[in-house]
This record gives sequence, structure tokens and C-alpha cells, in this order.
Amino acid sequence: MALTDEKQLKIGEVSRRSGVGIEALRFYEKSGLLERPGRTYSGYRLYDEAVLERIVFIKRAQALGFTLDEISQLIQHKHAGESPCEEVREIIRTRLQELDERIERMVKYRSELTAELSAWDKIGHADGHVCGLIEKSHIENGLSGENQLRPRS
Amino acid sequence: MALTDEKQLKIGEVSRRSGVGIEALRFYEKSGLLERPGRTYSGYRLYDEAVLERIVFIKRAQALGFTLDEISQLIQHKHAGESPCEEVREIIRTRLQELDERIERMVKYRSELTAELSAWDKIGHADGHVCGLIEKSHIENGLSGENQLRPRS
DNA sequence: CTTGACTCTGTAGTCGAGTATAGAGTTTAT
DNA sequence: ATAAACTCTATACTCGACTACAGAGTCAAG
Repeated sequence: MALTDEKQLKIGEVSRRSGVGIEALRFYEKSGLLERPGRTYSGYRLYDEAVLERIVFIKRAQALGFTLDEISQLIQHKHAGESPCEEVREIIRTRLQELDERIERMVKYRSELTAELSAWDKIGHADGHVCGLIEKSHIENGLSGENQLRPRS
Repeated sequence: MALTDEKQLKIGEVSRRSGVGIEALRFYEKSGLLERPGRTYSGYRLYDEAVLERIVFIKRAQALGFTLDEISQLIQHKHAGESPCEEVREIIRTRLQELDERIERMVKYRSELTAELSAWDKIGHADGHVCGLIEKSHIENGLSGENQLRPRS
């Protein structure tokens, strides 16, 4: 096996094999998540197959809740020779706390919603009001507060 | 009490009394959530105090998880004379389902994260890897899937 | 040799719910 | 009379992770 055994891939093939869109790959490069690959004479990107592992890394980190910014920081640290373990741990701990808070809020919110719904089921809809569900709620003020309840997605 | 008893409010006062920013009020108007108020000769908005109730309605609906788009639909329906009850119920039912799914995914995700963290605690950090936490995870593939795990916010 | 598939760069748009700014005019207080 | 505080419109920016497009160049097959 020669050392130069690796097949070079054009961006479309990387996209197909990784499931990441072409535009996203170029975007990752711009964001510092992928280093810039070699080019053909005509300027086409030529990737080593190793890039696929890097992409898996990115996907995994993403699945663990890291933002692209954080991932790119991890990669920078790695390049600087530091093992970014403590950082990873910190991020994950923070992530866990946020998660707990968010879950708690959602559960509370859920129970409020169902309460509203079933209360409304009993009462039936009276006059021209918006179902009492909103206009004359039996829930006091505030609900679960901060109306940051609904993650945008 | 005369019929024209209502005090007219300028936007700053509405903002102060409702806790909604001036820019947001104008934005709500553009979005059809608030009807356009009267104006002074010089063009300043003059609101009836009734606008405060409308804002409370909006805030409550928002707290219940309605998007501004949905809220504006509810208001349109109300203006058309229809009671949008069935719609409200539908939206809430959908919201509940989404919520359940999201909570479930988050809980699963949470347990995966803690598993990662504690596994890593035992192993300690070996070679130059990114803590094994990401690069050589003991969790198989996919984690909680779809990496739509992290609500952006 | 031409058609179609691929790739390049650079810019702009998406979603949601606003916030920020510029530049101009108005009202209120001193 | 003048300064401070308020309001107006219109436009652009924010965050995150992309996606879409225009317009041009390149490569492989028939």
C-alpha cells in the first residue's frame, strides 16, 4: 500500500457520502470547520477521504448540542495542540443545566395548556369571545413566565 | 360619564403601561396585530386605552405558544365575526403533540449527555483526542436522531 | 461538438420576533 | 428661545445554520 493511496473526492461526492449539502460544505469551510482542501488546476475542491471523518465529528458534536461556533473553537484548540477536554466538559455541563430548565418549563407549560383545554371543554364556548381560552382564562397571571416557552424551530 | 371619556395615549405611554417596546408596537401594527390608531395633526399615533386589552390578549396568546402569525389569524377571524374556537383548539392540540415529542427527545438527549459525561469521567482523558466524548463515543450511531435537538434560542 | 452535469464565487434570502439606527419633525418644560 | 424629550418613517441588523440564485467556467459522454 502506497502512502498516497487516498482517493481524492470532489465536493459532490463528499456531499453524497456524508449527506451534507454542497452549500453546507462550503459554508463549513468558510466557518473554519473544514480546512480548505486542495484544488484542481481549474479550481475544483479536492478532498481527502479523511474529510469524511471530520464531518462525522462535526455531526456528532452537533448532535450533542454544540453550536457550530463551539465546534470550530474545539477544532482550533485541537489544532493548537491543546486537548479541549475541560472546555468540552464545561460546555456540556452548561448544556445540561439549560436543558433541565427548559424541560421543566415545558412540562409546566404543558400542564397549563391541558388545563386550559379541558376547562374549556367543560365550559363550552359562550358568546363571541375567543373561547375564554385566551381572553378570560382561569389561570392567573404570567403562565410560565417569560414567554420564552416556545423554541423557534 | 360622557361616551368620549377615554383618554388617548401616545405610543410612549402605551409602551410604558404595557411593557411592550415602542418599536414592537409599531411592528405589531405592521403585522396586523394592532389596528392603526388615530393620529394627531402632526402624525403622532393616538391610542384608545382599549389597546391595552388587545396587547394583553396578544401577550397571553403568546405565552400559550401561539406565534404572531397565528395570533393575527385569530384576530382576523374575530373581526370576520367568527369565533375561532375550533381553530384555537386545533392549534393547541398540535402544540401539545409537538411539545410531547420535544420533551421526550430532550429527556433522551439529556440521559445520553450525562452518560457521555460520566463515562468520560471514568476513563479520564487519554491521548490527544477530543476527550473521546465526541470522537470515540461509546454511543452507537445517531444519538437522538435528526440533530434537531437543540432549540435555537 | 454539443449537451448536460458538475463546480466556482459572491451575494442575498430564509425563519421569528423583534431591536437599532439615521435623519427629520414635534411637543413640552424652563 | 432653546434644549430635552418625544415621535415619525424607512431601512438594516440580530441569531443560527444553512439554502438559493446568478452568472460563469469545466468536465464527461455520445
